[in-house]
Amino acid sequence: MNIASDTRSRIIAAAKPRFHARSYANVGIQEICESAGVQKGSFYHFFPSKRDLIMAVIDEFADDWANGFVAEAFDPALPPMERIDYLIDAAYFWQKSIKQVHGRMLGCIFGNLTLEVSTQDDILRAKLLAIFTRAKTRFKDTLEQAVAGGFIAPLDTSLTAEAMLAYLEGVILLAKSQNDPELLYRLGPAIKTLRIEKTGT
Amino acid sequence: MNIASDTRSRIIAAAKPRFHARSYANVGIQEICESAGVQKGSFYHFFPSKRDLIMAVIDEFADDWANGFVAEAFDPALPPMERIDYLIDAAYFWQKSIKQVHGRMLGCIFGNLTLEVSTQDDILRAKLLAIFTRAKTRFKDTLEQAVAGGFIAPLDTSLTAEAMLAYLEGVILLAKSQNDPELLYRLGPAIKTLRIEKTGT
DNA sequence: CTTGCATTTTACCGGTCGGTCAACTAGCAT
DNA sequence: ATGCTAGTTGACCGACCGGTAAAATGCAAG
Repeated sequence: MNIASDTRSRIIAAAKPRFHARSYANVGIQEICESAGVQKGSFYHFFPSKRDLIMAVIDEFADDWANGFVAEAFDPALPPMERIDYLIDAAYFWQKSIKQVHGRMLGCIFGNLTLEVSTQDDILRAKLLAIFTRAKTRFKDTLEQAVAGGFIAPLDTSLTAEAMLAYLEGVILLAKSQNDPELLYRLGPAIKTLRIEKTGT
Repeated sequence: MNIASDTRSRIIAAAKPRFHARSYANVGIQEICESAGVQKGSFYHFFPSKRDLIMAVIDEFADDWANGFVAEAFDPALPPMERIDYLIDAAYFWQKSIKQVHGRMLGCIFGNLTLEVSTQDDILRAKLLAIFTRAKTRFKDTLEQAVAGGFIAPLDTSLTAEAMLAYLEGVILLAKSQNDPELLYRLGPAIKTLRIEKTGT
């Protein structure tokens, strides 16, 4: 309740880069505590379990993402389809800068965690799903405005938005397998070629 | 050297579904040994390390995949673009049947492992990368034949093949986050809308 | 029958895992 | 001053981790 419970945020700050760079199972509480200069008992004062920590970490990443270049990319002032270009660009530069600092492409922590834990923990899966759903909505809104403004031919905005999100995650996955963010640069722009037509009567 | 070293294959058979359903870090040697009815010392007679086991498991999955419906899908007798439809269909039905049996969408083990280990183990990453590269080549060959046969307009077959592979992995990832293979059915066919134009003179 | 090798068994290693507990400290309100 | 509470400490839990070593088997070739 004092200056923002320093300990708690130091724990999260120590956990974030580790979970991003490795995996949920491979990062232990002990290591996090040591790096944060916190005792284990103190850790469990703030987080009932490891799962609660990763939840908090996911939330922080989601906030970073939403308030960072995603907010810029989905700027209503930009023509709709340019926002998508902007987002791809931003993802590319982000991964590239991480690689420069860290030596490796770390990819998307939401994708990473999804494939690792979603068969083992439905609560975590639900949390990650909610984040993807929000991201999809961003795409969908953008597509709707693009259609309304006559920038693109009408299509199923909901499904196409989902397809675009899937494509982005897939490109990041493949880039990670090559440890090379440049793949994002080469494949990214093709996201705009994805189209799912409206079905219906 | 006798009847195909029963023990070794029983270990792999026990390991496969576990690594597919959970994660590399979350499945222990001990559990695999118990399930295979093998002593730990015996395990280490056949596999120098856990990493060697996962390598063998990856190889077996790759074989299953290559000799299973992928071989059917990329049947040269089919019109090129239909092969891609066929592949998506096959992936859909496969994930669906797994979910019926197992209760969960397990996704693609190559994608799962890539996101989990590729920042931590370059040898595993290289192995997984090789599998993706082979898959990409299948797409590329198919696209080349589609272009040659006039089924589609010319494009950059190499990049488009990579984009298609990325899209497939991304759709599987998103489907796993929803624990719902139906997403593959809805989004899969849009893979054919992906296009990356040839650059250059 | 014996040698030699592949295989298997069993016990064991140090280390780490996520998590618990009781004692203690500090600050604040009554 | 007292009591309450949030926070902290450090020792501890049983279970499991990946991996090792040595002795005991089974079996086949000489």
